[in-house]
Amino acid sequence: MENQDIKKAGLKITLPRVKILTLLEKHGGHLSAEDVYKILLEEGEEIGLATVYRVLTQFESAGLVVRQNFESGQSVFEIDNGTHHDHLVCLKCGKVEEFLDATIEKRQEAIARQHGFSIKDHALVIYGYCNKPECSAE
Amino acid sequence: MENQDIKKAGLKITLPRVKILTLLEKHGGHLSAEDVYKILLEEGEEIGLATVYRVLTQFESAGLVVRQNFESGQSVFEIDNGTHHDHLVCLKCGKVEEFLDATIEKRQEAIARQHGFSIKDHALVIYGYCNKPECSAE
DNA sequence: GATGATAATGATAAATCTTCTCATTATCAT
DNA sequence: ATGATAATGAGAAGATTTATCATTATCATC
Ligand SMILES: [Zn+2]
Ligand SMILES: [Zn+2]
Ligand SMILES: [Zn+2]
Ligand SMILES: [Zn+2]
Repeated sequence: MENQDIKKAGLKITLPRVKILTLLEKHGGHLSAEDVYKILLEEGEEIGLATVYRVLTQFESAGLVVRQNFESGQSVFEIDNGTHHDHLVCLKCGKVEEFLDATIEKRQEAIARQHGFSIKDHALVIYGYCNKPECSAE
Repeated sequence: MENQDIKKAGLKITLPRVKILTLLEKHGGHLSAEDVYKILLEEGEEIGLATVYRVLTQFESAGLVVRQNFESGQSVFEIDNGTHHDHLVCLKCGKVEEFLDATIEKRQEAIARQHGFSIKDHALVIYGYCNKPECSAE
């Protein structure tokens, strides 16, 4: 029940917040603020773009969603299900796939240690062309 | 000699291009377009911000520089010396360190293959706090 | 259920980063 | 030196995101 998640985050349960969180949960994908705004408008919801940006940032701070900065220029958001993962992005169709590699995760810790960094976060994005016919032909 | 690099890229040798490439070479760091613009102005050069953006993009296409998209929001550029590397970024002071880990590079190839992606590029950025006293205290 | 303190919303303006436009200027092959 | 062509730079415009603020909604308390 997403309403409890919103309340736990110290935020009041409002229609925009419930709508945005529900959309992210049911969609499952990696959506930009503009995506969320447009989808909600298409579904007949009345919502302001500023609210979408504001709420997504609040959800990020509250740990409900994770922000990803792909090289597209705009941030995309996904539900934070607690398990970190990294991304593969198709440069042609924009498809996003997720992966988690224990070896890479471990090596990063070691590298940070070697450089005297206390690691806080990381972002690994592999760009390429997916195996769809219209994409694989480079 | 950077003039030859510019010529090889099919670009005319102009003052702005030489100034920008020289600056990136002597500075060595990871500079945003705005950084480059400000530094050149401080050095007394007459240059337009649009030119800096234009030239950096051309240099990127020509393989003279590499663009990095850290989560700061603005792209930063560095000379492409031919050897790929990834980055550690201090969230406090902005210090950037570079690393290259053969294990991670190899694993990425395998992951892309598993997912049917033909890998074109990747970006790995580790965010944390460096070991400077004013940064290490989280 | 009504009240009111407080927080949230949404329209709009503004900030930020980047690209586009176009008249002027510079480059370079001849 | 000349001229075709490319490059520059000032400013407008585009794209994404954040700030402002009057209006509205939430929710603890009555
Ligand atoms: Zn694809
Ligand atoms: Zn994801
Ligand atoms: Zn630091
Ligand atoms: Zn670097």
